[in-house]
Amino acid sequence: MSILGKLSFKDQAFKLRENAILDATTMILKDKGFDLMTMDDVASAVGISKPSLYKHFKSKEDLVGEAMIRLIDGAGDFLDQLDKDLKPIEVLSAMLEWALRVRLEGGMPFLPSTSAHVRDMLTRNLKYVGRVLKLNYQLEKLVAKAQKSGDLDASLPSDVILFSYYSRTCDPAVEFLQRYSKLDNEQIIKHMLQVCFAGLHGPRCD
Amino acid sequence: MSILGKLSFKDQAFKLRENAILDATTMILKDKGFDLMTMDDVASAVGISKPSLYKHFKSKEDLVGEAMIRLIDGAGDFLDQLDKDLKPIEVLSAMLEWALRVRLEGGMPFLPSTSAHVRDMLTRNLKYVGRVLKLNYQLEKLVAKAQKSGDLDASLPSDVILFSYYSRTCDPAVEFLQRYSKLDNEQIIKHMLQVCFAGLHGPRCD
DNA sequence: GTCTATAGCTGGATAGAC
DNA sequence: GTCTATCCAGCTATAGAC
Repeated sequence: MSILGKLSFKDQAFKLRENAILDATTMILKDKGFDLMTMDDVASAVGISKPSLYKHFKSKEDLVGEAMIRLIDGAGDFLDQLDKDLKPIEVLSAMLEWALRVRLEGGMPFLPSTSAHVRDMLTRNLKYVGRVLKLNYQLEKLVAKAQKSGDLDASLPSDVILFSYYSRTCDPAVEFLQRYSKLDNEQIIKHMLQVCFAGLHGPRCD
Repeated sequence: MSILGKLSFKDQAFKLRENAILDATTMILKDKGFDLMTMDDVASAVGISKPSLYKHFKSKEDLVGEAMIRLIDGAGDFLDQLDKDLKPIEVLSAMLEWALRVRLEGGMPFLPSTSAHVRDMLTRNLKYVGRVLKLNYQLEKLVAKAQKSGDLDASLPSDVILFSYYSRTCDPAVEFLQRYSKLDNEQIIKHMLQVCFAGLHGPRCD
C-alpha cells in the first residue's frame, strides 16, 4: 500500500508538498550548507511563500532535522532490504556503495560532520538521535562480526573502524573527483570502496 | 635571524599583534566555522576593537585567507625540513602525521572541504591558490614516485590517491574519536595512518 | 591607531488580510 | 492555508572623535 493510501485528498496534497519541501531542502543543503541556506531559498525553490513554509515546519532547525531523518530512514530501509545471506562485510560494502551513489546523484549532504553548530543542533533533536542510534547499533554488530571473521582488521579498535567507515560516506574526495577528474560516477564509487577497505597501499603482504 | 629582526619596534608590535589575530582566527574557525565566525568574536578574543581589526585586515574574507595561507606555509615549511633521504611514501606519511597532530592539538580547521561557499572564496584568493598549487605540485610528484616503487597502489588513478590523501587531513573520524573514544592523541594518529594506508581490511593477500 | 557609535543589510520568524 | 508586509536581531563594515 502506498503511504498515501489512507489519507484524504487534502492530506495527500499536504504530504506531497511536504516531500517536495524536503527534496528542495536536501538539494540546497547539499550545495550551500546549513548556515547559508535561507528559508527564502527553500520557499522559492518549492514555489511557495515563507509563511506557508512555516505552516509545515516550525523552524529552520526543525526543517533540516526532518530532512536528515528522512535520509537516515532511507539508509535503514536499504539495510533492511538487503539479502539476509550476505556476509557482514558485504552488507557494509553495499551500504557504503549505496550512500556514495545517492550522494553522487545529487542526494545527500550528510551534515553531521560539517560543523559543531549543526552537530549540536541535531544532537538536541531527539527524534533524529533515536534513528541514528538504531542504525548505529545495527552497523556496530556488523563491524564486530566482520572483525571476528577476519574480513575487517581485528587489531583495530572497533571505534576506529566504525567512525572511519561513517566518514567515508561524506568523504570530500568524492566531490574533488567529480569536479576535477575525468572519472564517471561508477568509477568513483569503485575506487572509493577500494581505498576504504584496501587502503592506499593496495593489497599486499606485510 | 628572527622574522622580527629587521623591523622597528613599532612594526614588531604590529607583526606580533597580527599573529595574535591569526591565532585567534584559527581557533574560532576551528570550532565555529567560517559562516558563524564574526569579526566581533575575533576582536574580543584578541582584546581589541573591531575597527582596529579592520586596520590589519581589510575584510573577513581577507582575514580568513591569511589564516589559511599561514596554515599552508606551515605545511610547506615542514615538508622542506624533512630528511631528504626519506622514501616518498615516508614523506607522505610524515606529512599526514604532522597534519593530524596539529589538528589534534587544537590547530587547523582545513576549511576547503567544508562548504562550497568557503571553497569559492578561497579560490578567488590568488595568493592562497598559489601556495596550494605549489604544495600540490610537490605532493603529486611524491605520489607518482611512490606508485612507481610499489609503495602506493599503482592500479589506482593518482587523482584518487591524492584527493583521498588530502581528505584524511580533515577526516571527521578524528573528531569523533577524540570525543567518543578513550584513545589518546598518539593512538588516534597511529590508527588513522594505518587506516589511510592499509585500509579497514588490514594487511592481507588477495 | 585606537576607540564609540552607527549605517546598511540580511535572514528568521510572524501579524493580519483573504 | 495562502499570501503581502513587516518586525527584530545580528552581522559586516565604516564614520568620525580623540
